[in-house]
Amino acid sequence: MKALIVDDDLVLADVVSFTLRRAGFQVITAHDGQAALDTWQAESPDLIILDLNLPKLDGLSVCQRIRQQTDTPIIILSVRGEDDDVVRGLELGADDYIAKPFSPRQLVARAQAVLRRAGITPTTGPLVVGELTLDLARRELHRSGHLLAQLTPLECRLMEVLMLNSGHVLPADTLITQVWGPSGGDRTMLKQLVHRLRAKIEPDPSTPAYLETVPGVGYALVRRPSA
Amino acid sequence: MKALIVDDDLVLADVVSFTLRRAGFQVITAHDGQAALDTWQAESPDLIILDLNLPKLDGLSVCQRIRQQTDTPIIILSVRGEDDDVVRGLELGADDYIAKPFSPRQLVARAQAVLRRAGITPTTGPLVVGELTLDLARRELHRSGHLLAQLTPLECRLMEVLMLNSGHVLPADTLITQVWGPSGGDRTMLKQLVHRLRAKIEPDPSTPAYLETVPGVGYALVRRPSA
DNA sequence: AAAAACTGTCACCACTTTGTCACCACCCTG
DNA sequence: CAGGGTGGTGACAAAGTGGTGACAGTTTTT
Repeated sequence: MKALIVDDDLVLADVVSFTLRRAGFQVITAHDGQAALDTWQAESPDLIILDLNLPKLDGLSVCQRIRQQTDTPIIILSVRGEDDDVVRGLELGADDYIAKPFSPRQLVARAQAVLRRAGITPTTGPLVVGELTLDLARRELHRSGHLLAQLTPLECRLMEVLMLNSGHVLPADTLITQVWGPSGGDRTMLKQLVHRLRAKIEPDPSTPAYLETVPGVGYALVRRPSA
Repeated sequence: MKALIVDDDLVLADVVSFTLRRAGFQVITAHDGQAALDTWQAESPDLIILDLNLPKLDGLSVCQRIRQQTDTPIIILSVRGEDDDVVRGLELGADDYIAKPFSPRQLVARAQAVLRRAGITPTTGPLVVGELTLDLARRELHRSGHLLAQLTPLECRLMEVLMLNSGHVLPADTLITQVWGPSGGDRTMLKQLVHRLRAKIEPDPSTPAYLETVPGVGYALVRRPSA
C-alpha cells in the first residue's frame, strides 16, 4: 500500500510519513505541486495526502489534474480557516479532508477508511466476528461456514465498519462518515441501509440478533462468544 | 487513558487530578514547565491539561514545544483576564481552554470532547459505584453484572453526575445546571426526572435504596460497601 | 436492448422522550 | 389547627426518533 505525501512543510511531512510508515504504508513524499504530479505519474501511489498550500503549483490544481486521469483516493490537509478551499477540494473530487492539527490515529483511520471506500482492501483475509464471516472481495457474508447473504457495495461497507468495531456502539454520525464519506450521507439513508442489511442478515428482522440499535446514539454489532 | 496535569498550584492540581481519576483517567502531574516537558516525554500521555502561569518555563512555550512534536490534545487552564494568552495558546495549537473556576463535570466533558475530536478512544469506560455500573456509551445501568435498566439521555446524565459524586449530597440547583445546562432546567423537571429514574432503578420506588432525598437540599446517591 | 439491481427520497406509523400541569401528602411554623 | 412550602405521583400533549414500505432515477448485468 503506497502513499504519496505532498506538503511543503518538511517537518509536518516527516510526521505524517512516520505515522503512516508505522501503520504499514510505503511512503513517498513531494514538496511542491509540480513534483507532486511528477512523482504521482512515476510511482502511481494508492493514496495521496495533499496539502493545499503549495509552491509552484496550487494544491487544488494538483487535485484537479489527478482527478482528470484517475480515481486514486485523495485526502486534503487543511489548516483552520481554509474551509472554502476544503469545500472546493471536495467538489474537485477529493475523498476526505483532515484539519490540522490532527492526531496520528485520526490520520491512519481516515486513510484506511478512504481506501476501503475506494474499494482497495488493505485487509487481505476475511473479517470474522463470532459465527459471522465477511468476504470483502466477494461481498459475501457467511454464517458458520455457509453463505448467508450477498451484500451490495454500501451494505458491505457498513458491515465492514461494524465488524471492525464489533461490540462497541458506533454513533450514527461516525457510521455515516465511514460509509458515505465526509460530504455525503444522511440519517435517513443510514436508517434505510440498516433496514436493508437487517432484512438480509437477521433471521427475524423485527427483533435483531446481530445489528443492535442504541436509541439516540447509533448501532452496534453484538459480539457473542459463539452462541 | 493517561492525562498529564501541569499546574503549580498544588491544591488545584489535586482537585483536577481527583476529578479526572473519578472519570476513569490515569493521572500524572507536573508542577513547572520543565518538569512538564520531561514528564510528557517520559510518559507520553493521551491528554495534557496545562496551566499557563508556570515557573521555570512558560505555559505557552510548553504548548509550542509539545506541538512541534506531537498532536497530543492540549487543554489550557486560564484565569479570567488572561484572554490574550488563551488566544495565543489556541493559535499555538491548543485544542480547548477552560476558565477557572470550572466545574468538575465541565472539565471531564471538555476532556472527553477533545479526545473524541482527536479520534482517540471513542469508548469511555464504565462508571462504577458499589454494585451499580453505568455504561455511558449504551446508556445502560447494570447491577452486579446484569442489566437493570435502559436509561434515556437525561436520566443517564443525571445518573452520571450522581455517580461521579456518589456519597455526597448534591444541591438541586447544581443538579439542574449539570443536567440541563446553565440556561435550562427547573425544579419541577428535576422532580420528574428523579421520579422516572427511581421508577427504573429502585426495587421499591416508594422507599428509595439508591437515590436518596435530602429535604431542603437535594439528592444523593448512597454509596454502600457492597450490601 | 431489456431486465435486474442498487440507491436516494419520501411519507407514514409506532414508540419514546420530555416538558407541563394538577393534585395529594407531608412537615414545618406561627 | 390553618396555611405555605416542599416533595411525590399520575396524566397528557408536543416533539423527536426509529422502522417500514413504496417509488423513481441511475447503474449494472444479462
